[in-house]
Amino acid sequence: MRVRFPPSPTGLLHVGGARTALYNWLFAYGQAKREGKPGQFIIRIEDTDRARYVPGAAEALLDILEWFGLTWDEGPDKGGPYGPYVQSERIEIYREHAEKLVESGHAYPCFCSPERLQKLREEQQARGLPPGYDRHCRNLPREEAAARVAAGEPHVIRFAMPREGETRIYDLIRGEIVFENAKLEDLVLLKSDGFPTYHLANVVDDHHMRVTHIMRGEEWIPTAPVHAQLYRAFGWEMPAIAHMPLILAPGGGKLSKRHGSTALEEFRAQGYLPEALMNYLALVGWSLDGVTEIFSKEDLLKVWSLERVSPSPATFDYKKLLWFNQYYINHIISLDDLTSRVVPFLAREGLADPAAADPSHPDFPRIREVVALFKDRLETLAQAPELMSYFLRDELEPYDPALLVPKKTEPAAVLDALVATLAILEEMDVADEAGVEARLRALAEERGLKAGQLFMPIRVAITGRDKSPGLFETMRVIGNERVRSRLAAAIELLRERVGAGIGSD
RNA sequence: GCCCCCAUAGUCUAGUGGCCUAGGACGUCACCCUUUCAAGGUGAAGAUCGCGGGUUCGAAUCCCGCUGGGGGUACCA
Repeated sequence: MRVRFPPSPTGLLHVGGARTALYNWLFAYGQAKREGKPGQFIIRIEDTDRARYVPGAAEALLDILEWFGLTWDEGPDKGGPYGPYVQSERIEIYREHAEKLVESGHAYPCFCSPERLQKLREEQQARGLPPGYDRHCRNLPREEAAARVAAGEPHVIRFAMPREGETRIYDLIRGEIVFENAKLEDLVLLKSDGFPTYHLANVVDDHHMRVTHIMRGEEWIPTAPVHAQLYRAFGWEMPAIAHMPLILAPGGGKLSKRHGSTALEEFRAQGYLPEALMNYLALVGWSLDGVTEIFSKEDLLKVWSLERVSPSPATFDYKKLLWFNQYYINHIISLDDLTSRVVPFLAREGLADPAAADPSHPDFPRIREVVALFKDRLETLAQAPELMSYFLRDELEPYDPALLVPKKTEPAAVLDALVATLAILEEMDVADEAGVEARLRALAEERGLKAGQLFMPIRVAITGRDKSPGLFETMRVIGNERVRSRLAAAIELLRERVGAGIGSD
């Protein structure tokens, strides 16, 4: 079984496209192989729209697909027996095929100008008629049409759709869909610039590339009957076809920047793990049993099947994606792996050497120690620099001294307690977590403070924040020297406030 | 307007005629744990299975209509 993913290099890869690619990939490498059939996945670049072409987009598409975790047998970067896999390099093939259809009477040259078509549409709309080409040139005598083409008159090639009867499409996930031919249009097959439209190129390529199953987005359903008629006109067997449900934006309608990120590149930059994204995306429109939620790529290959893809559109849920990401960080990937993945994000903020992503790098163990404290606190990799900066820099960022004094606590009492804490820590090694904890709990008791009333000021003093990992592990990782100097600095800050008579509140 | 697709809680879904007093997950709320934040644990609220007709002894599950949502209607894919 051969499937394909044919992106158009007009921009970044969307989550919808990514899911379609994933499902095709799972069909070829999972389901097909389980059924004992060979499965191949091919990538084809559909760059037939010169106006929307974005240089570099094709390369970016392949790059992000690889990041996502997909692989392919044939494609523009690796060739294959049915190449080239870039449509702009196949124009000659499309032209020949269009000519064949003209000869067999299945297509015809159309000389209508864009202006005439525009006017036609406006008139139809004004009169409340369905807009569409009026098949003006379909009735031109063949000799006249041929002569005008020979004379070099600008034209397109249109498909001559049957005017009567109906076309039935058997969609693998929706069943039979019936279209009345009379309601379908004579679509353009070859544009006046000589490039094919999607309809021609797609059909010709799928046939010549031996594609057996077409799995594409639901937005293509309306053109499926035209494609079916094209296969018939060529005398080819049409591949099996399935239309994947659309992924909608939270408010309804198409997913767009307005709602948040939509491109895989954005999720990558925000520190989403490809594994988490794949797991989430697999579950938008597909489920195994309604209960199992965590699927590795290998799991999906074992259990995913087209039959269980839902026909109904789904809303993209950013919160659930975030949950998956956090779950993978917290519970699925190893500490070493997480450390390696976090380093590039730290490096971007100057908090680590980019080379430290390698476990053999001398900085790796130190960074891993910090990352360990955040393994169940990180939602995305991109949060790492902000969360971990006070471990990785010697200097603390300036903080509000008011944070040092918890509610319902006297600033003077806090000051005394911190002075005592510093005295204690000058005698102890923070590596002795349990010992430090026992000693400081005793101190709190001596001073008549609740543990939190002592621990929070210490936390703020050594981190500059009122949120951090456990206090004693935090001290251990920050180290004796920095803990002491930060405590001393906090004491100075507090002295100023107490001296100025500023109370807590 | 016309054509087409879809329809179980805010969201993703399980369910294919009786096992459903509709299951799971995200989110929300509460409690437990607790030095903060997380993670973890326990529990709760939340669905007249879009509405109305049928079919059937029996329907979330089958049929029809309606409504709602979505897609298409380009020399874009």
